Amino acid sequence: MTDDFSGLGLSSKVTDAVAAAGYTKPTEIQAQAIPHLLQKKDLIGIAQTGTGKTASFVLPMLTLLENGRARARMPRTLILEPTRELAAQVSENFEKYGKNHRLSMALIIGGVSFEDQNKKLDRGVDVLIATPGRLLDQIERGKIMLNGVEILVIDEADRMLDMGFIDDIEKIVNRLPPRRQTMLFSATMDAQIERLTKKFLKDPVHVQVSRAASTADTIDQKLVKVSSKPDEKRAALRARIDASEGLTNAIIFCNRKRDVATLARSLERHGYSAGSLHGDMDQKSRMETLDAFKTNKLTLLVASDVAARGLDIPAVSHVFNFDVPVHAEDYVHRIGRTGRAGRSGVAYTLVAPADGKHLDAILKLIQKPIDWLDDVKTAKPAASEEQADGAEAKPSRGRRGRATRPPARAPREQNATTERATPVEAAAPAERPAAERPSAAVRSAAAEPAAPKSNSRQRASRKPEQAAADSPFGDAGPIPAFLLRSTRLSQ
DNA sequence: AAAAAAC
Repeated sequence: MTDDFSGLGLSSKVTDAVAAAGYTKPTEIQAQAIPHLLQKKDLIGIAQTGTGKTASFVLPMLTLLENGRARARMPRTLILEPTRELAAQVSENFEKYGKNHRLSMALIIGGVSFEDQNKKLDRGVDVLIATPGRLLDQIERGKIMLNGVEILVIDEADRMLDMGFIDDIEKIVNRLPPRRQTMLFSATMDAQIERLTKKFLKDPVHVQVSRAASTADTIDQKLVKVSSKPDEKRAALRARIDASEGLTNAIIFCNRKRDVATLARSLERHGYSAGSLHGDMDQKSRMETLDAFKTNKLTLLVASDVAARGLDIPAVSHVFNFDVPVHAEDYVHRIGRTGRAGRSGVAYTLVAPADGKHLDAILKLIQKPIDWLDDVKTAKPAASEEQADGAEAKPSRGRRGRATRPPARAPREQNATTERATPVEAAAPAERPAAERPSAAVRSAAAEPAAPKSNSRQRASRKPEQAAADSPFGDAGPIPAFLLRSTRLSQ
């Protein structure tokens, strides 16, 4: 294995762009996969988010694409993604690492107008990144012919199967020439994926970098007992948020889309900086919310499982499962949004009495116990600096200038009582100060180091250093201003 | 028992 990019066989245009992006060392999957891919071998990559998976195919593709030219409506390469956000993310990678190339690219996803997509397709594209539905639509309209595709990437294959895309994928792949290079990536490997690879790949190289269904040791996982009553559950969540040390930003997962909207609104009413993300929202709002979250204009992202996998959101400090996921694998993917790239992260899961069965399935899957927060011995987040207990017992007031609500609870030990904390909202949740309070936020972060409370509304305190220090390259990278521009994708 | 993806 090489330990820098120069030994992998990538072209200088690519290695220059990689260097310009600030990366020097390939990740494990990159080091393993890239040499094979440059040899035009088929490849199965078993890797989870955060391993640099995306760059492991983008970089060699860029090198391979340097020979040849695109013809109208006949893309040279095709990348299939399960969600629109993932597709957009991959296109960002092509922009970043392809900046020394003159390659054209089109993003073919639903929810955006056909017009720009069509213009680009007519001119011919080297790289086509698509979600299955819109791609098939465009194929049927005669806008795309796939018989010139040299390279096919099926990304997040397990999720594609989960989402019932298998028929669509088959229809699409059947339109590709048999002589091509195919790569398939999946977080897990099971019989179904195996069957898929037999069907679509020829003599593939296997590359695996992390065990499936494992949870990173860098994630501090905790269970929190809660009532099943919605308002009490929401109060318990707020108490958890307030009690979380070092919370810079967090994703809060709900099982249902309508709960996403409800919870986000509730949090906002209580003065938190929260936005929502789920598949029923129009594409523009989805992209705007995601961008606001990535650029730290939004601290809390309430989301459905659309955000559970693959999404490139660097350095989420906390994940909250407002609901226990019904499918155990979703738990692994959700909490995998934190503790990435060797950093520490915290994942809280709120567990109502009826959730026992699903919880058992999760414990069985991840093969290790998760502590309950009640347990005094383990209740303190291990990920943050061990403070003396005295510091922790400090009252939480004063963390912001003009508080919109009273302290969440009495200044006693913060375990056991919190999840039962009945709503304390003091009847004035609606008085939202019009403007933000960045100064207060900064103050709370900088001048009150002893206060255990993190400020959920803080925004200004973190930024460049996070973006840079994160991401060993690959799935996590500097922030894209790009998602807002849904149409202008080729360079 | 949920979400995602085409118009």
